[in-house]
Order: sequence, then structure tokens, then C-alpha cells
Amino acid sequence: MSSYDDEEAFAAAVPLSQRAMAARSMPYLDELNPAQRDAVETLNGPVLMLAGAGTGKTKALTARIAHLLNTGSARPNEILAVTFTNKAAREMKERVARLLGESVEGMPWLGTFHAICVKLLRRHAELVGLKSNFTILDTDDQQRLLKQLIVAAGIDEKRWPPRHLAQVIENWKNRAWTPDTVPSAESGAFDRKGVALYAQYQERLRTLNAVDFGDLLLHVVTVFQRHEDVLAQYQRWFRYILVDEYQDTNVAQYLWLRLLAGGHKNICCVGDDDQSIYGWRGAEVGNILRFEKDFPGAVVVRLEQNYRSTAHILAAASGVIEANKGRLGKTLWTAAEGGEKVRLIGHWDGEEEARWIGEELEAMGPGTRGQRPIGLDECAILVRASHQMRAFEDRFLTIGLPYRVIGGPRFYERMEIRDAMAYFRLAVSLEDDLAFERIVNTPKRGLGDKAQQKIQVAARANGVSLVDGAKILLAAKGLTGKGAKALAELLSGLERWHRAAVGTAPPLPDDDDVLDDGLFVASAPGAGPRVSHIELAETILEESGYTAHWQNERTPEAPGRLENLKELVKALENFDNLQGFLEHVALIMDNETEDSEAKVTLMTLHAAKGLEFPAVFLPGWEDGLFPSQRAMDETGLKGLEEERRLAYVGITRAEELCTISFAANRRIYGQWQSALPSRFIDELPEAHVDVLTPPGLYGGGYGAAATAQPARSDLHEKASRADVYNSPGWKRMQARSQTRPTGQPRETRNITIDLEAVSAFGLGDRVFHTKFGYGAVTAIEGDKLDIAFDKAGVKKVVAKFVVPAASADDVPF
DNA sequence: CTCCCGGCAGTTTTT
DNA sequence: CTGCCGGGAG
Repeated sequence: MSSYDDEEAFAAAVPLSQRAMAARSMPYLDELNPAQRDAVETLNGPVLMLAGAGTGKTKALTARIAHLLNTGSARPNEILAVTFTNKAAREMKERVARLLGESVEGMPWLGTFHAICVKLLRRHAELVGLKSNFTILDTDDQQRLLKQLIVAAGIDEKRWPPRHLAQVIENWKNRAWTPDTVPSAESGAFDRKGVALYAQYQERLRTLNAVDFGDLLLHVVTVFQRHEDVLAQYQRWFRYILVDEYQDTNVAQYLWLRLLAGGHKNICCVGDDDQSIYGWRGAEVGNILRFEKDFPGAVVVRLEQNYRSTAHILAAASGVIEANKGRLGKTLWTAAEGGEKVRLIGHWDGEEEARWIGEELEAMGPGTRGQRPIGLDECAILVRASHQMRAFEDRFLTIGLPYRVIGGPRFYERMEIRDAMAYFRLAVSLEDDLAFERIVNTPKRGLGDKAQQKIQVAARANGVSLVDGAKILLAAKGLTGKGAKALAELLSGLERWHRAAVGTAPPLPDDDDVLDDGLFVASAPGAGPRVSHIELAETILEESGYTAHWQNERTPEAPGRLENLKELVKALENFDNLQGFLEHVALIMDNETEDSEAKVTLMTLHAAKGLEFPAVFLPGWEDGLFPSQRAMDETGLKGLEEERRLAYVGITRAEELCTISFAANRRIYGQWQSALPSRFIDELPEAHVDVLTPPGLYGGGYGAAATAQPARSDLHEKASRADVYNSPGWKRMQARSQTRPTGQPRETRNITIDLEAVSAFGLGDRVFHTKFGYGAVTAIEGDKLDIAFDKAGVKKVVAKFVVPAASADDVPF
């Protein structure tokens, strides 16, 4: 067991000659620091790579893969490398390809837990009572299914909502509990009916030949546990296992890994216990803390040299995280010198905070800052909860600062995309009942609950799919009038599209002709005749009336939805047929739309993990908001520590400039509430922090916060006495307001007016805004317009963000 | 069957 | 204060 904390120890352990020799033949090793190199070169046996933020984890991981290949320890298809996100998998694939000069044609077993499990489960589906062409349900389908079960069980779905049950079941699956292994302690769940409903749900999934995300792992674990021979084959096949973000693994994933690594124990887990922020969704920090016990003789390597942030930022982050107990322990350091201290500023309220950050962002450009100018796209605002983004969006829309929001509903989760996908799914398979349920009355066809019930009955009575049931129903004249006509039309459409889709669809390509031990049979890649599936998709959306449905809709979202549909059709270009497309989309739910304009990024702390930005703003550091009250109430100290790790993640995203802020008052659910600065602020080491809080805020003698303020740390003391007007944003804010503090220099602001934008509008013009919808111009002031929106009320908006209402009628397709 | 209004809940999120 | 969902009215 060894663990090199510094260069010297490493040098002592590995002879120079050996390192020199390795370096000669393996250039990728040269770029590693001693710890990284240790992690890369320790190929056999269990290795835990404790990689702090910004310490070159991915680099080490990819170098390790290269090394495994280069030393002939394994072939590309014998390495199992798992990540959590598609993004991480993609990145790793790219970097391995680059390292090896594109010579290695892919690594078939490098992917997310889920993607790899799909592959495995398709091969062994029959062992858990499924067919290998099972479908993967999205959360929407899942909830509809659960709702049916809840209603059928006569449970009040008001008090016991489907999403609650979905959560309960997901939790159980995360812990690798099947309906018959759920411990009795859980039997009270969901009004004591949880376990029974879970069993019914699994039964229902089986008859639908479907799985949810949790099942992907759970089923594979079940297969491994029940079929030693199958497990043994994979234990032999995967000679080396690598796991990214190990601190995020749940019990099911842990079991999965332990089973697969059970033979040779060549498993290398990479992670950072200090960045474990997903406990609430089943991640077990215990997995990483326990690693040495689980894998006796494990080599633990700590990556502590940070290449991302300044020493001040690292010191601040360390100061915070040190307050946590039960860490494996790690201290980040950097060889880089200099840099600005972490900035701390308090504000009167949340709006002022947003205003100040807006000003700061505007001041980041050339000239204003003493340091190098920072572009907007190098800046990020990281919030604890997404509702905090609103204040910033409002402000940025008003001042015309370009921003982008990461998070929110993802592309493939949007309603219109799911609807369209349901049509495609039906075109591929008329048996897809869940898809049919989704679109039978979308767009509105006059087929409401009653008609749908009849279809269900007809289908069940005859033991056929809903599509066939509907056909029988029509033939039996069980439906009349408008509804019957609409249904007949839909059915004929579905059949037409189905013929077109199947005509173009070769059998599902199977990419696993990678195992050459005779265990698996490669399937022939079909290349059937090709009537453009893209045209087919367009036809389906057109003929079904779905496109028209959104064209007729007069809501702010409608144009965007049409745009998304266009985007969806475009995405089809990357696939040979609808079937292949659907298969991919089930697992790949991300969406990165690039565009050229530099924008500040707005996202949650969770979404920011793994990213870095030259300048980071961390607003809303108030007790109750961050750390979140709910986290503390629900999981106590454990929750608080996870919040603290979140703070650590936030600070360590910053490369050059990190600004933490808090507000004394904030409007929450329409109510004004005062709050105390976050306890994490007291944990920031003073020596590395610049306090920018203007006087008069805390301890200044006014406001609820001032009186409620107990004596806290020196940092707070300092915040109350600070006389610094030295931040560009503060100066600009003063310059803009009429009430300028005496003795402070006044800064004149150049007011630029976009004449072109102004001339485009007149009083009373109808306009359209992508966020606020339709409205009328009530006042014009420079390039700023006052607009009375139909839905959103009166807002001040920069002219370039609205278009004349008429042009919103321009529709895609 | 659809639409509108009232009631209520209201972190974090990947696959 | 919002946004979603469900129930009741038209």
C-alpha cells in the first residue's frame, strides 16, 4: 500500500532509470506530475485515485488507458471505463483518441453506467424476463404508468402523488432492492402500499417489455448475481476497470462494480470525497471512504497539485471544506503565484445583488479592470437553487447583458420533443402503447378520457395493443361522430408512417462485434433501401397536425417549440433511420447548442461540477438558502456537510476571480425575508478574502439584519466596518444612482443608444419577447422600452430583445 | 370535451 | 409570487 504525497517520496520509490526508460517509449507519461504518474503506472490491483478539483484527473485517467494499451496489458475492448454523464464519456473518448493518434478504433466499453448496462442487458434480457428489444422509459412514461397503478389501487392520488412513488421506487432501485428484497423497515412507505405497488410496477414493465433507468443497473446486477457463468465471462473479459466520479456511485452501481472486479480486482476508481454532492439522489460517499476496506491492499494516490485556481481561491476553498468531518483528507496546492483575493460583498437585497453583479460583469471588459480583461463567456454565476436565477435574468434582460442558462428542461425532455418522439416511436412500432397514449389526443382530436377508456377496454378484451384495440373499436362502431373520424384518420396515418418507417429501417445495428472469444455473435449491419427518414419525420409531424398545433398556439413558448422541432428533425441527419435515432435518444439526453455571442453563464452549483471559469460569482450565501434549510432539516449534519461540499465545488470552479455575495433581505415566495450571511462565510480564511461590503449594511444601524446580527466572526466585523468603494461594480452603481456618497469620485457613464433598434418601434407597437411573450410598447427611452406584456406585466426591456409581433408568426417548416 | 379558475406547493438532477 | 394540476362549469 503506498501513497505518494509529494515528489520526493515518489522519486524515492521509483528508480530514476525506470522512470527514464518509461519516459522514452511513452511520451504521454512525460506530461504527468509524480502523483498522476503513480496513478497511471500502478496498473494491477485496486487503485483509488483521490483527485482534488482541478488536479488533472481526466488527464491521468486517459493516460492510464493509453498506458494499459501501450504496455499490452489489455486491448481496447477489454477495458471497462464508466462515467456518469455522456459528456464525460465523450470527453474521455476524444482524449484517448488524441493520445493514441486516432489509431485505436474506439473503446466499446467506455461509456456511462447506463449505456453499458443497456448493452449488457440487451444480450441477457431473457434472464430477467425481457426481450432484447426492450424499450427504455423516460420519466414521463414512468409517472403515467405509476399513476395508473395508483388509481387502480384506489389510492387518493392527491395525497399520494405518482412522483412521490416514483421517488420511493427510484430510491429502492438505487439501493439495489427488488420488490422481494425491500427491507421490512420500508414497508410503511407510500401509505404502506409502496412495496406492493413496486411489485405491480415491475410486473407491468415486464409485460410492456420496458425498463426504467434504475432497472438498467438493477437487472444487470440481478443477472450477475443469479448467473455465475455469465458473471464469470465478463469478469474475465474486462481485464481492467476504470470508474470516474466514484464518490457519486450508489449502492447498485457499487455492487455492479464489485461483482465485475471480483476476480482480478484490477479496478481503478477516481473521485473526490470533497465533491460528493449527490447524496440526495442515492450517491453513497461511503463507497469512496470505504474503498480500502472493500479492496484490501489498495493503492491510494492523491492528486493535490491544482492547475486551475490561484492560491487565494484554493485557500478559501480549503478553509471551508476543512470544517467537514470524515474526509479522506487532501490539501490542494498550486505552483502558480499571485492573483486576487476572493471577494466578499454583502448587499441590502437580492435585487441589488443582481444589479451589482450585472455592473461587475459589464466592467470586466478591457480597460476597466487593472488585471487582464475577462470576457463574458469566461464568467459564470453559480446559484444554489434555480429560482435564484430569476433575479439575474430579469436584471440582465433589462440592461441587455447576454446570458445563457444551463439546466432547466433539457432538449429531449421538452414536451414537444417527447410528443414528436412518441409519434416516431409509434411509426417504428405500432405496439408502443405508452407512445400511443401520449399522442392519441395530441393535438386535440376530440378523443378525451372516455374515448381513450373505450380503446383501453377494447385492447384489453382482445389482448392486443392499443392501436389494434382502437381498430377493433372502430370496426365495432363503438365510437361515433367526430371522435371516430379523427381516430380513423390517426390510425390510417400511423399505418402509413409505419410502412414507410419499417421500409427504411434495417435491423438495429449491433455495435458489439467486439468480443472475439466466440461468446457473442456479431450481427450483420443492414443497409436497407433508404427513403429519407428525415422526410418521413417531417411528414409525420405535418400530417398528424402536430406542427399546425403549435403554429396556431399564441403563447410565448410556441415559436421556440417549433424551433425545437426543426432542431429535432435536423438531429435525424446523424442517423440512418428512425430506429437508430430512438435508441440513442433514450440514453443521450443532453443538448449543447453553440452560438457565437459571448454570454455569461447562469447555472446551479450542481450543474457546475467539473467545469471551470476564469471568473465566478457565488451569490445568495445566506443561511437557509445556502446552506439550504431543507437539506439541514432533512438530513442534519450529513446534509450540512453536503452543502459545504457544494460550497467547495463552487469556489473551486474559479480560476482567477471568485466573488461571494449575500443579501440582507430577499423576496421569497412574494414575502420579504431577512437573512443572516451563510455560516460558510465565517469559514473563509480572512487572509485570502477582500471584503467589499459597503458601510451601513451590517452593523451600520439600519435594517432588520443589522439588529438580528449576533456577534460573529472577524470577517463579519470587518464587513461592517469596511470602507471600500473599490470594486468597479460598486463605483458604477454609485455613478448611476443620483444619491452619490460624498467624497466618492463620480464616474461618468457612456450611454450608448442603438439607434437602429429604437427606430424600429413606436408607441403602442405590438412586440414579441422570447421570455415574456406578447405585449405593447408603452414608453421609449433610448434603447430601452417599457412594454406592457399580456401575461408578464410591465417590464423595461432593451429593444434588441424584442421583435415586432408580426414576425413571430414566421414559422419553421 | 375543453377551458378556466382555485388551491397548493415550492432544492439540488443524471440516465 | 409563480406554476402546475385537478376539478368543476359550460
